[in-house]
Amino acid sequence: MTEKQKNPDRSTCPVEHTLKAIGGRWKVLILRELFIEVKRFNQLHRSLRGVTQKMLTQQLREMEADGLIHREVYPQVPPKVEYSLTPLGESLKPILNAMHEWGEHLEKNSI
Amino acid sequence: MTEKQKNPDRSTCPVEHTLKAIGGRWKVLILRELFIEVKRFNQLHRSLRGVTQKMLTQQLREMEADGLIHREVYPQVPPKVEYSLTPLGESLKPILNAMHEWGEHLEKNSI
DNA sequence: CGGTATCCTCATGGATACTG
DNA sequence: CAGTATCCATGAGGATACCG
Repeated sequence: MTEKQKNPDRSTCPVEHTLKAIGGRWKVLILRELFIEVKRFNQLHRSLRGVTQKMLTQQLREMEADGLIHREVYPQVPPKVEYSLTPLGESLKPILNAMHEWGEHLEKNSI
Repeated sequence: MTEKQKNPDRSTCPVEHTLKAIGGRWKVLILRELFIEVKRFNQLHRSLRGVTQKMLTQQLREMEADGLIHREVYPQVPPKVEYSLTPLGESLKPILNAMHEWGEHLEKNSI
């Protein structure tokens, strides 16, 4: 996972790994954007209103380290960086979809 | 959801609701215990090594408020309280299973 | 354009003690 | 047995400014 593991027993259940991988404040939103299409940094920045550059960079780096997304740098001026999903990232799609459905169905009944 | 919503735009995506509902430090572990069988407070406390009473109570209350679990109090001395899954809680099972699989398959390849 | 570098806040979660 | 009540550490996340 991204980093530290202070508690040795923190790695109890695989579900928790998954949760860590997508649990960041912006990660599912980033994934949603990248499910649609490959996007550049500023495209993401504009789509995810409210995110700061620092947070966007941070979450992108963590997801890259976890193997969810691919970062393609085009060596040109001005810089161009494209973010896309790896197969592992793509493989989250059904799970995210299921969570989406569950969340919607939650809104209707309670809240 | 459990409570406050400082950011009005925090409720952007249903996936985030789902994440909030199961994202607590102990929630998926509690769910895992209750998938097995109905359990009493101290049973949960013993199963989830490391959790404090305060945290266990807190997470249980939030999950109850979100309609995931049912709290049955038997009016007797000493007290007896049983926690079980609601249908809504049960409906998380396929999602949690999918997250479990994904997490395992993650461990094998990376980390 | 696509980032770093600092600094700071505050909610999440934990330790400990007490109770009906 | 099944909780409250306090107090406290920490780190995730945010505001702001600057850079190659």
